[in-house]
Amino acid sequence: MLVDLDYFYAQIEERRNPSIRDKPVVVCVYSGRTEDSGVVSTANYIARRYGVRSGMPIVLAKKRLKDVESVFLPVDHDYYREISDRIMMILRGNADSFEQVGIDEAYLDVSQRTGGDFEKAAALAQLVKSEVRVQEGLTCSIGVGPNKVVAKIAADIRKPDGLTIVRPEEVKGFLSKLPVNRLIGVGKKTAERLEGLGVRTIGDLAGYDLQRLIECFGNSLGAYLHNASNGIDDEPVQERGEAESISRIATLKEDTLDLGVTTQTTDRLCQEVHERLVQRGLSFKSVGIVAVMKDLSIRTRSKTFEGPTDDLEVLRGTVKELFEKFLAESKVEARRVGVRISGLVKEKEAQKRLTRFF
DNA sequence: GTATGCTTTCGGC
DNA sequence: TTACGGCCGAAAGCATAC
Repeated sequence: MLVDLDYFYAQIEERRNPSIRDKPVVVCVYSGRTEDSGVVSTANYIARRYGVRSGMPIVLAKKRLKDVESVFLPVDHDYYREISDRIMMILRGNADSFEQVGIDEAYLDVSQRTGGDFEKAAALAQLVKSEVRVQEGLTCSIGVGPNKVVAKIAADIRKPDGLTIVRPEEVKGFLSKLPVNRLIGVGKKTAERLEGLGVRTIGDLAGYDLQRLIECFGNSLGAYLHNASNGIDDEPVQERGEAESISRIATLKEDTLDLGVTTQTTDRLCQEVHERLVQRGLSFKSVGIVAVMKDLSIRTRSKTFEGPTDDLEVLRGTVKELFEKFLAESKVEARRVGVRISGLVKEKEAQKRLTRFF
């Protein structure tokens, strides 16, 4: 089953201050550039009725809500993380195996403890919803199905506070009428390309020739589209380890092509990334930079070392070098700049021995 | 031909 | 009319090694 916590950030804010429950609540990421620059992270369902959506500029959300008393709040990520961690413990306790996806979603494999009986699984889903509601005062929506793809789509059918069960014999009928964009991995771009092939629903996709799909979308996505649309998915529910990369990005006060200006910001970002690296006792092998340009296009550059290091000055220096090269050849100004490290390894001791040797 | 590793882009939340 | 975050993993595309 897939458990999805409803409009998570905004619901937490409603719980923290119940007096806002009957108003539109919009949780925002303020970029700090101007008073209201930034985007909507999550909105409650009242705000959604006015057309407010995740990823929408805050200014636009305010426009949609100009005639109604509403509440705009900044994200409080550490607080949401605490609550998420507690809820994930509850969920984990109800699963044979468990896989958290993001801060507000998790897959629970319950086939062992239910013996594959969907009636038992439905009862377990009700129990999970009630535990989350009683212990944390929050609602969630759950989808139950024979695999992850079906469970995920099922969870989206009825929300908030929904529960949708799709038994194996119901899968085909359940999927066939839904639009292709309900499948994970099918965003705007893939949906448009499919539309061009005359494929609008998952049923259309299920009946489409596999070889043609592979020609159009490559081996991986082609095979996935074919299998998923037919309700076939063997992906195991698997515990996810720690993140494989650490990154920070920030919006500049003004768009620029000046290395001195970007370095002021990236030096700080390097320090924060490095702090998280040290906390986890790791070293990194690759350094990447990302720039979001004035026109919102995204550019990245990266460099990989021969061996791992945990040196902040190496990180700062590499980031500066990468930006120096990048900015020199760039025509548009940068709006946001970021730093990412990857190739993370637990190799502090081995590395120290090596550097001493040379 | 196949495996592996690196750089960049895409897209989910 | 425009407006615009901050993460993360997956995979495409390419080069090189075997």
